[in-house]
Amino acid sequence: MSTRSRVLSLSPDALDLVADRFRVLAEPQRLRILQLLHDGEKNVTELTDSLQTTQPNVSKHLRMLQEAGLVGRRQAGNTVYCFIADPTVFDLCDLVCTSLSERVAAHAQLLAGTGRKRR
Amino acid sequence: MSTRSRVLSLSPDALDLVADRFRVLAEPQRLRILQLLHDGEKNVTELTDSLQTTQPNVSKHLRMLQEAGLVGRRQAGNTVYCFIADPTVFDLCDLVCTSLSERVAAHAQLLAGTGRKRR
DNA sequence: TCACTATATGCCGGAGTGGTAATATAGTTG
DNA sequence: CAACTATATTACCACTCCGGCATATAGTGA
Repeated sequence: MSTRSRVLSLSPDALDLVADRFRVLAEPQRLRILQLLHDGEKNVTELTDSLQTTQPNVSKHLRMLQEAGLVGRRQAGNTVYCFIADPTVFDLCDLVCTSLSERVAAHAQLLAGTGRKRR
Repeated sequence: MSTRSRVLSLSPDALDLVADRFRVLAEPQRLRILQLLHDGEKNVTELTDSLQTTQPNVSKHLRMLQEAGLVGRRQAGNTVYCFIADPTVFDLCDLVCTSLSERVAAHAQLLAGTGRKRR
């Protein structure tokens, strides 16, 4: 049961959920937030300082990440600490990274003319 | 070099590329196309028949998938056959599927009350 | 209570995108 | 050449979403 992909049997409704998750990750700022949270939990102000944007913007991104179940929250007094709730997001990003870098490498091969042309 | 995620060291520009790839996958119709292509190459008309939409719509989705390097094309006479060019997309989808199903299972636990309440 | 801080929410303008219809292009066949 | 098929492109509308601003809410401390 390992070679056959799980996606193949998904209904259209289930595909919507998968697409939703991808959409949450389709934003550089949100990926930055996930990067920052990998080191450990951070509050909204710290995230706002790291990303160079406004605090409401960060709050909005965090909301989407939380609703997607990717990020959790812990409130201590006045400040809200956020943390990674689903570490598989890093696996996702790594897969994309390797895929992208291989793609770039293949292009470089073509440009350099070192690759054997197939057609 | 296996435990540390590759994403952590990505520059903002590189994150844009990662986000772009996620955005390509953030569309149910495109996921459907990838599903259909998993069985083997199909032409645009066949895809249009399977997805219940218009042919220009399919062409546009295919264009994005091709520009992202996820789908390739082979032209035979008048018809264009499309195929999976980057099988890692299925790994991506599978990761999301498992993550989502675990999330759903956790929610079911809470609703069923079988999980020990934490607060 | 008031002032202060931390975070969330609502509104708006601009950019991007999915869907569709109409049209254009390319290839095939006669 | 004309007629037909397969695919791509364009124009347009509706919708979503990101960003910033202003404001609201909540918690703290005096």
